[in-house]
Amino acid sequence: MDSLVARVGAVRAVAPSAGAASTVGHSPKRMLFLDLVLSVFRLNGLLVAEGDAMTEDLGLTSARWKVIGVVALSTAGLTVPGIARVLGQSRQAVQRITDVMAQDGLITYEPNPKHKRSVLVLLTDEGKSAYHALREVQDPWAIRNTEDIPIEELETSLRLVRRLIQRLDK
Amino acid sequence: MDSLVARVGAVRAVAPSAGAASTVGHSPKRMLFLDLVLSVFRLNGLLVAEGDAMTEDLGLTSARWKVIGVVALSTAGLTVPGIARVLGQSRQAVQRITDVMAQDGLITYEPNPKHKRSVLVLLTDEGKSAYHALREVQDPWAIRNTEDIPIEELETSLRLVRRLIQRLDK
DNA sequence: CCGATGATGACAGCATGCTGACGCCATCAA
DNA sequence: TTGATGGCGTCAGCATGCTGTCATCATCGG
Repeated sequence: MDSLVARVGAVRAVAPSAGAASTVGHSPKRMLFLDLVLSVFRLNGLLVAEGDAMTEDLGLTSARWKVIGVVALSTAGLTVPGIARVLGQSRQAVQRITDVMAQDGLITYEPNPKHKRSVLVLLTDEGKSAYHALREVQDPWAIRNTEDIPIEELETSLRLVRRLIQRLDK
Repeated sequence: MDSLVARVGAVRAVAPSAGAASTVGHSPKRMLFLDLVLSVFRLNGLLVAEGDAMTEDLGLTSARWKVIGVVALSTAGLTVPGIARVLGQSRQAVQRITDVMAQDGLITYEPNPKHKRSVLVLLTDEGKSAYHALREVQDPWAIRNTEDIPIEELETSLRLVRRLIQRLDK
């Protein structure tokens, strides 16, 4: 109903001309999977945009609340490469974000008793209140988007996504 | 087992110190949904990386095979903003990619009988062979990643993802 | 004790996405 | 016919991700 083929068709109705899509050679399962992959791309973009819009009043961005969320879940702080490992991003990308967030007073770098060079990232009071403000918009949003979705579907989808992650990550 | 909380815990085992994660106040459904969102972020990054690695021999990148895939599914070409609408991206971003792809000989711009200024994007012979080469690595990859997954799970997950897309897109 | 290995910080370069702004052109309604 | 509206190309600026490279520091095995 909203597959890639359907979307091309929909656009084609607006745009110049028409024609049959060549989907020959695709088994149903392959089409399902490829459609799921493209839908994940699409959903990812929409989620980032939604998250940015939802938190721009808080002075946050998608990259920032990802970091804040991870740091908030740890009680004793995480190293920058540690955050990167949790998020599955490069440590350089995280380092750049945290450097700016430290300048903005959302986080602080504290000495790491376990490692001389790699400091710990902790939330400042401002960072904690940002996290709480984040929760205050994020939780109702999560409720809004799941109230009409059976919990079984959420579990099935999450399990599938995790299985794919596990497979691709190694 | 691979939730955000679990990942933080796993890293914490390697990193400095430990502590209980504060997940108080989250209903199971909310946690499921937020975990799904974070997992989608993660999966998106892995899929892009996987796609890049899979197609780098073909001189493609994730941004390019997205465009090629969309154009290949249309028989009479699409306009640049049309491609952008299908992919859910800005027309400027697509324009930049197509300009380089045109320089590289993968696509051509053809006059659009329906619109004087907005030309049509078509695959060149080189672009078509790139698409076929793409299919030759993409199809086995899709099979590999779905052979042990029930088709019902794929359908359920795709339906959920599409529902979220539809909700966020309006 | 010392050298190999690995993790980290810092910097550079690059790819890709977004928004904003400007001007051109097509379309439609008054 | 004419003015408003909207789609489109184009340029600029910016945010965010990646990889590569080099020096530094921690850790571990010989």
